[in-house]
Amino acid sequence: MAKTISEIAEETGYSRTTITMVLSGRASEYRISARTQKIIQDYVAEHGYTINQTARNLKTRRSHTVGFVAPEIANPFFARFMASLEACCRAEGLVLITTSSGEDPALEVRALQSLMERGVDALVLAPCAPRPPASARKRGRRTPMVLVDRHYPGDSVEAITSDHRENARLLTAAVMASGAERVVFFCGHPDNPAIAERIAGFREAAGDGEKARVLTADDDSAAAGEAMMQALLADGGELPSALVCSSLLVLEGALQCLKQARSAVPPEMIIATFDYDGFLELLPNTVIVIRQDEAALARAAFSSIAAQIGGKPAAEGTRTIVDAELVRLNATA
Amino acid sequence: MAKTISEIAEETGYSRTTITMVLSGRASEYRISARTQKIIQDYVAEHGYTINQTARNLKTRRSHTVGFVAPEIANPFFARFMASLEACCRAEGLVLITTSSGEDPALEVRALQSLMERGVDALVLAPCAPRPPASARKRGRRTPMVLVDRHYPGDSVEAITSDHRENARLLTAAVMASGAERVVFFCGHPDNPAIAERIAGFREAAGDGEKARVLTADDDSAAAGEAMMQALLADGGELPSALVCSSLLVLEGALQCLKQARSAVPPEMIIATFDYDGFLELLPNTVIVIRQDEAALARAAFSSIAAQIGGKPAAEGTRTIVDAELVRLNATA
DNA sequence: ATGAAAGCGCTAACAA
DNA sequence: TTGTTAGCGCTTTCAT
Repeated sequence: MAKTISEIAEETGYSRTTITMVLSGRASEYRISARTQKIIQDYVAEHGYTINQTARNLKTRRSHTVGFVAPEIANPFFARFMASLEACCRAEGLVLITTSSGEDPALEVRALQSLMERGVDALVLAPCAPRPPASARKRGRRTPMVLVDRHYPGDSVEAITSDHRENARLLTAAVMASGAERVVFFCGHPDNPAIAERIAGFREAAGDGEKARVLTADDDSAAAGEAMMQALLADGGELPSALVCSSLLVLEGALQCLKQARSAVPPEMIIATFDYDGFLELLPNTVIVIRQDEAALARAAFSSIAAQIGGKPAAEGTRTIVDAELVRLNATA
Repeated sequence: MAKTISEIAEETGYSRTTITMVLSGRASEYRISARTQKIIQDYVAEHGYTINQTARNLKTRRSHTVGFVAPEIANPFFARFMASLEACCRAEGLVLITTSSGEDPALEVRALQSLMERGVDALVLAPCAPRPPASARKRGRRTPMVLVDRHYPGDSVEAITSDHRENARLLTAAVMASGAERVVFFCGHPDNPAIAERIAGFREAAGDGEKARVLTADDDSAAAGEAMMQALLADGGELPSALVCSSLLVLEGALQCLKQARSAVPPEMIIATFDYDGFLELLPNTVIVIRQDEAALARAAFSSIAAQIGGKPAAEGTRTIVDAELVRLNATA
């Protein structure tokens, strides 16, 4: 921690104020003489100085810090989102503090609590459970906050999400337009509102007859994908002509299971999923993907909290939709 | 922020000390009467209290915070490492603050600086450039630190890494044992010491004759993989019997390029790479992978900083090796 | 069993 | 042009 302002003041013979002013770059504003500035600069160049942000934060009640609580940072979607959000923050001199809840509501609460105790200027949350109504939360200056990706009905905080329902509808429609007759949708974690919306969208496009089945699992993982595929295979009968998955993890598990059971993924099966992975391009199958725009989501989330930090009253219950892209790989194959 | 300790003291009629004691769970230790405790507990239950960690940190000179600077958090290896490290931290009541440098040395310096200003108790760094020698850094109580994944020669800080050279040797040997005759190694970013070591290991196993070529690119990206594949194809001649890549991104780019050029990745080509991705299992090719143990790396890094925080003098220049796993996919295919 | 008081390092209004 | 001063909210030693 090198020297403190007091020490520098002591040792150069100037007052703390003077030192503060030149170190914070407001020397001219306070008309510190060039000579004084130089003396102080030189002293610092020699002895070093790292500001103690803790003390500064305590005094100014700003931490120049934004908290982000992700359900699972190992999920590439959130990793990319985090990278974009961090870039937004850095551009404004803010530091992003990322934490993950592991999809555990109790951990989510603890993470939020911990970030607030540390005085973050704003919070970005991808919730894994509905939050208690505002009235139940303790009063006091509430920290600016924005929800991303997921939105539980009734939450009054602004949410930035993709239109999961519409995207699922488009994806499913594209699958059917490619000639699929029997379509199966594998869903991890249907309690998650994003997933629930995807199911709704799937139903809109595919109907709910015999030829459009939805299988669900308790969580969003490769194991869940495997389990659903096993259930499907156990049913006997022929494979569907298209497989739609709610996430890359589920897809991965499902395809691995299929490969084990049938020695290969049938190349004529249409594969559809949310989120992009480069290796999908290598499959011989037609692959259709909804690719969310993590950078745009991050920008939207950031501009919301920036506005709130700037004093703009939070837009209660607003929901902002960010467009996603429908990508078709191997369309020519 | 609800109430402060002073306010609670004021409004309940007790002193700040008493409030502190019961709120920090040391009531019995200080023999606060049960009645007093109850009164205070009730008051807090009704009005709420969130401790101001900023003030606490300032006083105690501990932030219960660990900083992690990753080169690129969107890289799944670092994302998984971060998730594991966070779990270690949480178990000890520490909060992990993750930041990324984007492989930019200037950003790395800024990130470290910013974390130190914020008073993190320790730093975990995956460096993207050699750091200035300790003597050049400003004196003062140095923050406990550990390097991960990469280690620039001459750095005196403890490093936790895989044995990149040996792993590359094993990987290459496994490839050759599978019958590959002509082997090509695509490398992103050879300035990175981890990559340089991998090249050395490759050479050990494959020699440096005509049949063992190394191509390099300036960065670690899919674009780099594509460029190297294009260069290889432009050379004419037949494809190598095995392709080794320094990272998943490079592999992805290389294979996509190959697919474009030859309509498909030749299924008899052996593919080898570092780091695992579930979709690799779906390729018809024999795929051999070095799978690093992110959780073990995280545990080792954490135990090092925990020891340093606990006052153990840093083990100068120590290098700790964490075993990786050689995985062969589709060996039967 | 409880309280008083000093002070962590910094900022900023006000004085000089 | 520079200095004085009063805290920010908390912990902790020492009194009572």
